[in-house]
Amino acid sequence: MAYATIRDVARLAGVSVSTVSRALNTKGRISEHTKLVVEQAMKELGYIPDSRAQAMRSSKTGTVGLLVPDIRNPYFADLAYTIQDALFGAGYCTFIGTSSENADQQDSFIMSILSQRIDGAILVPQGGDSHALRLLIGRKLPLVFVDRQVEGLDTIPVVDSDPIPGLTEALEDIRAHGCSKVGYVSGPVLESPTLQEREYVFRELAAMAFGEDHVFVESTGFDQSSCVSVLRRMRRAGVGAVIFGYSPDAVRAVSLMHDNGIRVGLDISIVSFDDLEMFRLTSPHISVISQQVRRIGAIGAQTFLDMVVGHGAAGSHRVETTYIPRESVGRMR
Amino acid sequence: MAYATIRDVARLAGVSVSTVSRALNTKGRISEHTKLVVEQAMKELGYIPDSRAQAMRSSKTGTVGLLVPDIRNPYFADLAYTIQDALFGAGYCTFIGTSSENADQQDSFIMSILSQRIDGAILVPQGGDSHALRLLIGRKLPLVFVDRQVEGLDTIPVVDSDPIPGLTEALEDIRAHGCSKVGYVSGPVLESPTLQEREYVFRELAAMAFGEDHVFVESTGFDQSSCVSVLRRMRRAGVGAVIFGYSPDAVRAVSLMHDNGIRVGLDISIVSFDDLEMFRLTSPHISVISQQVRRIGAIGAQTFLDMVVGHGAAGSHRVETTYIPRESVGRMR
DNA sequence: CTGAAAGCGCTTACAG
DNA sequence: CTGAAAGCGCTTACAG
Repeated sequence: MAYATIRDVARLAGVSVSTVSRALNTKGRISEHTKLVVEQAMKELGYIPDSRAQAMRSSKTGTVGLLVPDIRNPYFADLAYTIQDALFGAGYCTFIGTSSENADQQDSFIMSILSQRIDGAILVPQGGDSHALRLLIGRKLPLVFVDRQVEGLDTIPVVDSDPIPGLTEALEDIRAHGCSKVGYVSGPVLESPTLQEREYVFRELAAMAFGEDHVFVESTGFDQSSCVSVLRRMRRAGVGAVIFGYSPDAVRAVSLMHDNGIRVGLDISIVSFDDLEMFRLTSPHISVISQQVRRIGAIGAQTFLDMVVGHGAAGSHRVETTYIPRESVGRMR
Repeated sequence: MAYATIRDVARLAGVSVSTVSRALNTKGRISEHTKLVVEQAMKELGYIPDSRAQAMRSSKTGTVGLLVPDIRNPYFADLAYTIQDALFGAGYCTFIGTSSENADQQDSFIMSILSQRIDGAILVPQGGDSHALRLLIGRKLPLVFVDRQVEGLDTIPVVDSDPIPGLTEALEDIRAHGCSKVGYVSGPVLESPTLQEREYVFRELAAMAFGEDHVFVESTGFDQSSCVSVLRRMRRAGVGAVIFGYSPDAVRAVSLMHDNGIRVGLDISIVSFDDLEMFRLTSPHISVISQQVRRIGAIGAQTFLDMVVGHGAAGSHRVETTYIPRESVGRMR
């Protein structure tokens, strides 16, 4: 079944194509009466304007691309939802894509939205610089990085979180519970400058509070199995509390500890980044360093909208992390 | 910065526009040499074909719309991921949209993809019949419903799960643990025929196994607060085990029980639909009725692809639910 | 207030 | 193997 075209509408309404177009866009002079006639004809034909044709002429597509690494990660799901919602409110249609923590798939998404001639993009960038990224930037479209930044691409505004406040408070809480050695599991740092920064900040802060010899850091990569051995090693070294920089690691660790009879909050204290719902389901509930993902999303969307109006000028923004103490940080036996 | 057009490429390569087009699509006769020359010109200009223009001429957009109620629900996140992945493998670009469990927003998404002239859609439909849905169906595009169906729209293939096997096994497990009265919390049934069916099947099965007088059913809607009072009432009635038809309810309930000192698996047994990661994080772990969401997603995508080739002909498919027993079902004190 | 014409960036027969 | 021309469905000046 073929779509009705503007021509069909014009014919049925007994007017010219231009008149139909004017009725469609309620702009230009048009009489009330003809407008009504045209709208009637549209209804009768079930006319749906071809937005591709519209966009091609008017060079405004009303769509923006949004890329997240993995929609199954609740943090990114929340982020995507918030952004889509905010942009929808501003009249934009958001296309969500997934990079699977993979630079190639990111690039393929970028090429796809570029060839779609979208009005702009919001990205959680993957890894470092890339060809497609350069192309996107060269386009000078409104572009915002969220959650992560890319080294060397300093002209793009980035909205992310400042790890210092949350980490500071978490370390204080741990210390207040009588713990003298603290560990940090940093996740796949190679993929993400954000994770690198967190680790760096942790090292600085923890060394100041606990002394360099009492600070242990390990990264896990994407390998599930390594998690157990890392924790085992830390406990053997006398570490009483572990902070997870990457929440999927914490999820895995909590599950493993349960299965291995290690009691959270009693045998070891746990803090994780990201205020995920599931951390309120465990017993004990897990203390978290919240990135305030809703705020990041809202500010990210707003920054994007500012760029649309301001033609490119917009600044970066850091949202403070906050610490939410719960029972997973306890006094060791 | 304006995009380079096919004209620009033709000029630089010293050939005609048609020749560039042929090089682009590697179809029609074209000499190796000129093809190389053209490709060189494309590279030099950073040419990215306008897929809107391409689609308008060739009436194949290579994109499909995917609508889920709420991407923050891990079940739908998983579903969306699986589908997007499968379609990507088949050369399709998937646009994910969110209906927020809201028929209006669903309709607005449908209108948007329709005006985008996408090749087809996969929907987790919202509520009942609607104008936009009719329009979409009238288009005779490949269309698949996933997870839910719409009453009266029986021509559309639907891929969902069969609640019987999982519920049967769950009830057996509960019975084997010496429980004599069983409850069911059915979630926002009004929004979803799937939830209605689950409730219905539960009633039948439970009445057979426990006797009609020992079966208690309540629905919660989207209201958080009602959850507590529902559980309280059921416990007072002597209910030893509760099955949740809608996993977000179970998540809330587990969290509330924890806060109110009700011990899962000891004071009350719990089973929830959907094999979510978080149900393996709680202690005790929650027994679940899995819908095998990955399979649903894979089959949904495959059904869609079949429709693309077969021009409309494709059947519905039910995936069996399976029961995964864990410690949340225990012997009551 | 309304219509005829040009053109957005492509693809597709049709000639050559 | 290659090019000139028509046309996909719209919008936008330009006349009237």
